[in-house]
Parts: sequence; C-alpha cells; structure tokens
Amino acid sequence: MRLVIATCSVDYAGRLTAHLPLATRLIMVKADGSVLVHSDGGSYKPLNWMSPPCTLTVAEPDDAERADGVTAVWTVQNGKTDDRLVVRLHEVAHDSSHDLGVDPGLVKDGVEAHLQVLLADQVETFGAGWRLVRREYPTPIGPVDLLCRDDEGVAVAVEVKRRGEIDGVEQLTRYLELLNRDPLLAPVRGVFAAQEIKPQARTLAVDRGITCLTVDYDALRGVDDPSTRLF
Amino acid sequence: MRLVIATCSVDYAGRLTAHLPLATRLIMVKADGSVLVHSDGGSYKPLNWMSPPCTLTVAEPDDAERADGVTAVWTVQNGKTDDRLVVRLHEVAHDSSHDLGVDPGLVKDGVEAHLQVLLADQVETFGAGWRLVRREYPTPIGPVDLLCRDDEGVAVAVEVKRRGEIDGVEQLTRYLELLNRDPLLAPVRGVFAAQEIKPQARTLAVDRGITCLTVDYDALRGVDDPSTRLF
DNA sequence: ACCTTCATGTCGAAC
DNA sequence: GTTCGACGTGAAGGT
Repeated sequence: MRLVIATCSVDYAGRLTAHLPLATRLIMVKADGSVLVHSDGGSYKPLNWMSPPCTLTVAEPDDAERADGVTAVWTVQNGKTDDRLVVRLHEVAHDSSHDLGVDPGLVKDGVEAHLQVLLADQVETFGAGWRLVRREYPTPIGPVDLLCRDDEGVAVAVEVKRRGEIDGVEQLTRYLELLNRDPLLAPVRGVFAAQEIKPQARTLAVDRGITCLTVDYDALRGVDDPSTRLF
Repeated sequence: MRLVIATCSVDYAGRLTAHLPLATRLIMVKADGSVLVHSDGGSYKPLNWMSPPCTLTVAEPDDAERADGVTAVWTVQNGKTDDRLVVRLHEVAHDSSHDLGVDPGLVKDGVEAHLQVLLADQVETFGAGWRLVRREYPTPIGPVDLLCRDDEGVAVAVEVKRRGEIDGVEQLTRYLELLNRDPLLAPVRGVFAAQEIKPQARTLAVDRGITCLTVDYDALRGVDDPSTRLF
C-alpha cells in the first residue's frame, strides 16, 4: 500500500463525471492497483476512487499543467469499463509504501439472516399456536422468508427485515399474490416483521391487509437456544 | 489526518458485532475523530470504521493483552449511538500526522436529475406532438418526474431512472394508481424511461401496460441547449 | 455471467 | 430532526 499526501485536483469520468478542485488530500494506492482519494473528514467513503481491476499510469505534466504547478499526472484506468480517474499532483507532502500482506477478513454477526433463524425458532412470537411450515419457502420469484400456519391453520407468509421499508412491503405483496394462486395454500395472510418499521411502509402494509410486527432482536436472542446461533 | 500502519486486531459492536483477526492494516484517523481500518485490497470500503461524531481514547493494554503482544488499545466511541470500535495495536510500522485543511468538495454531473431536465426539454423524445404539463408533478406520495400529454391529449406519467429496475416500475405504478383517481387526468398512461432497463423490470412494466423507453444520454446531451445545463 | 437482495450501507434533500 | 429516494451504490449469494 502506497500513501501519498499531496495537493491535487481529481477528475473522474465514467458512469458520471466529477471534479475535485485543488486541495490537500490523501491518495491511497492499494496492492491491487485500486486508488482512493480521501479528505480529512466526512465518512468512510472516499471523495473519489477507482475500483479494481485497474491500472495506474504516471505521466509528466504537459506545459500548461506544469505552468499551473502540476508535478505529475496519475491516470487510473479501469480494466473492464471505460471509467477513468485522473489525479493531478502538485506539492507532495508525504509518500510512503508499506507491505501489508493478505487480510484474513471480517467475521460478522447480527444481520437479517440471524433474525430469520431466531424467528423461525420462536414462531410463537407471532402468536400462540403458530407453527412453522418452512423457512425460505420457495416461489417462482424467490423464497419467502418464513411460511407459517396460524392457530387456525391459515397459511401466513412472513417477510423478515432488519428495517422495514416500503420495498419490503412490495416484495411481500408479490409473494402473497403468487402464493394465493396456490389452492393448497390460499388464503395466505401476510406478516411484515422487522426490528423497526417505517411509517410509510406500515401504512402501505396495513392498507394491503398485511400485519406489521416489530420484533425485539435482543429479546429474541435472550431466550435463544445457543445451538441455533449462526456462530 | 493521522496514518498508522500496524498489526492489529479490531472489534466492532453496534448494529452488529464484527471481529478482525490480527493482521497488518492501515488505520486512518481523520480530523473529525472518525477512524477507518483498511486492508491492502478489496474495495473503497474499509474493513471496519467508526463514523463521526466519535471520540478516540488510547489506553494501556491490561496484563492479558500485554502478554498477547498488544502495545496499545484504541477505543473509538460514537457520540450518539452506543456503537464502539476497539483496535488493539501490536507492532507499529508507521505513524505520521498531516494537516490537510478543509476540502472544497465534489462537483458532479450526469445523474438522474440531469436526465430528467434533458427529457423535460425534449419531450418529443417520447413521440411527436407530445407536450410537457410539468416536471416534478406533485402527488400525495411524492412528485412524478414528468407529467405529459401525448399527441392525442392523453395524460402520461413518466418515471425517469438512470437504470430502470423493478423498484422504479413499482414506484410508477403507485403514481399511476393515484393519478387515475383524478377525474381531470384519468386515464393516465405510464412511461418508464431509463438509460438501461433490466429485463425483469421491463417484463413487469409491460405486464402493467407501462411503456418502456431506453434513452440515450449522450444523444440527449448532444442536441441539448447549453442554457438548460445543470452546470 | 446474470440477477437478486442485503448493507454498521452512505448521502443529500425535502418536510 | 425525521423520512425519503438515489447512489459511480458495493458485495454476497443463488441460478
């Protein structure tokens, strides 16, 4: 990894065009050739970047650029698309290279998959007498998160989300439409289960006769059997 | 901005929990206190990070940590949420600080807004005799990108996207449902216009009687009047 | 290779 | 401050 701190201007052309005026920034060149241009604030997202596969070419500035104070022109060209990043370096305050090796990678826990496992294991969260038909119940347009039968034996399709938004309601609606064509299942009710449900999503769901349920992840985990843990 | 290259392990706890085993990485500390942990590959996204507002606290390792080779423990605590990042430093290969100043920021072009302006200006792209009623036509659930009248005077709602996907068709469908309740407008047709329309989105649109139109951004720009340019 | 869904999404703008 | 949709979304997993 090469780290350069320099005053520079940056131009990107690809899916859009973007320009960064002259300022001091960090330019990070990774081992795979990818380049990240960071300012000293904001978020984890670089101001500009080029994703691998790409190649970095260093060129001398032309006369006009040199007159502007440009000391080097870096062109980063994507290997697949015609995306291109051009960094015009002026003053370089720092330049160092480091051998980092390959990273062993990240271990995660707590995402939607886990919420789905917990709910599958605790179907009574939806109501007494409910039972799980199956998790990831297949349909032609994709699997429904949970298919259940309520205490009266009525089929219920459950869509699980960490955050319930309008897209999730649309998704569940499409599933319900399909499932209700199956005479062995129909009528199929819908339940939209999430840690948090946005008002607009809730309104749309209720309007379509879908039941909304906000679930407490920590509470589910609390009564969780360790053997069902993902990790 | 402070740049540290060190062997380290990292733990994050917040919306999820995540762990990074011991390896050599770049730790970037920005002026606003935010921290990014990068490996020497992958994408522009850090392996782990903490967004501002947050505060970095440096502590001595306890005996067990010291026995493991830990030389310092950095705790990055988010100021609003209970998100927390803990970086345990072992060997430090590089440590430097740099004053970058405030960044003037990015100038963009070529996004959906521009496409919408261009189409509003060249409604004849949809067909001869079409006229624009208005851009950003308001409805209770948000503005329709373009409302037009075709050559026969029939109202047409146009949804503009850079990439046409299933979400956009759903969005347009909701608009059409609402607009068709207005006796002054009904019947309202729908047009789904995008630089690129995904097959599934096209199928859904056609199934709902929505016309699909792939638009050529460069061609629209070519005949574009400079006064309508966003920049 | 294509398509779908998830994300510690992030980000900006309207409300 | 909250809610919403766009993003150079990126990244992972399934067909």
